[in-house]
Amino acid sequence: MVKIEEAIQQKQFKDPFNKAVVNLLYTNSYLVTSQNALFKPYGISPEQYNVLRILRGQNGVPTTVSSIQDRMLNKMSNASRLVEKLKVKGLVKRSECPNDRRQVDVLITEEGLKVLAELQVKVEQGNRNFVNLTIEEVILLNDLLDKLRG
Amino acid sequence: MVKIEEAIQQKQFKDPFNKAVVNLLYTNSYLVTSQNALFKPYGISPEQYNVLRILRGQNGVPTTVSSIQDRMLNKMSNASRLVEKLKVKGLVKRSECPNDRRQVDVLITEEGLKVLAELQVKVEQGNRNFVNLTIEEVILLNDLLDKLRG
DNA sequence: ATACATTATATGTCTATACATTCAATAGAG
DNA sequence: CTCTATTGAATGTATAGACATATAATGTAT
Repeated sequence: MVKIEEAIQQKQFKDPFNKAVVNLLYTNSYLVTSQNALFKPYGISPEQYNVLRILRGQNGVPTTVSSIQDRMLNKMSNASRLVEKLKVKGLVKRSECPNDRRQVDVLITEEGLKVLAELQVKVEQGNRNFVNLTIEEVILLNDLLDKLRG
Repeated sequence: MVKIEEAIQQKQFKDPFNKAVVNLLYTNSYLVTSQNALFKPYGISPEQYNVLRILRGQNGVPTTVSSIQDRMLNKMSNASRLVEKLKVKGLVKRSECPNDRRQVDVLITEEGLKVLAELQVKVEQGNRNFVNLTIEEVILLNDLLDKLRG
């Protein structure tokens, strides 16, 4: 086990709270790097994958761009541009919302569902491997993270 | 406490391991967004702050770009360009390394030390506030994260 | 000493985050 | 209905992450 102090060669931290922030940023980087290797062969980024998952969760009901935004892991990201990228790849369809012409209905395509299903198997297996904890530890970790954001 | 399921409106996860990965990515976004608000008034990004901290840790001994890279929170980042940004702001100095002219010695300036000291007070206080855990919980979290990366 | 491999850094390009601004459509007040 | 405010989406711009490639300096084999 490589402690955060060794990993980034920092001898000490102000307090365990500041250490935890650095540890979370560093662990995030570890996870993102690990996940990127999985996504690379598919030409889809983790963020685009996440948008596809959100759309599939709708079970065929179209979703607006702002609704996607609300459900993204990174609220500060840009759903509009991610949807555009996915549209170019033929994985989603975009159409003007009839009730409110400001809004845009986004729907995952058959091709999008196919790509998502294939990717999901790899990602879910990968994620299990990246997290080197017991089931008890990982449940505890989830509780701590939920509380942390308090 | 807002559980991750509510936060991103996802009803369930494949297993606690996959939930933990999503929870970590989401919590990272929460922390980065919180920190950005602190950094904004100083015109320095969290990544640039981190490079300044690494340089100060050298206590006046110059550091090469690759050594900075190794100690960054995000190993895939680009130390060369971050150093260039800091140089433009007058916070670091760059000079050719005499022993090996491929290398570049990087040194934090007086101005860099001053800005860093000022920022650090805010960041350390902020980090304590962002992490809504008891001291026992935060120590446990650090242990879990170190083990997770296994 | 020359040729070739390796190393340190810089640069190019694409994607995404962060955040401000624009623009069209709609809602609401009078 | 008209004027104004608000909303939803798109766009502009800067910074950074991801990764390939370029360039120069150094090391090494012959």
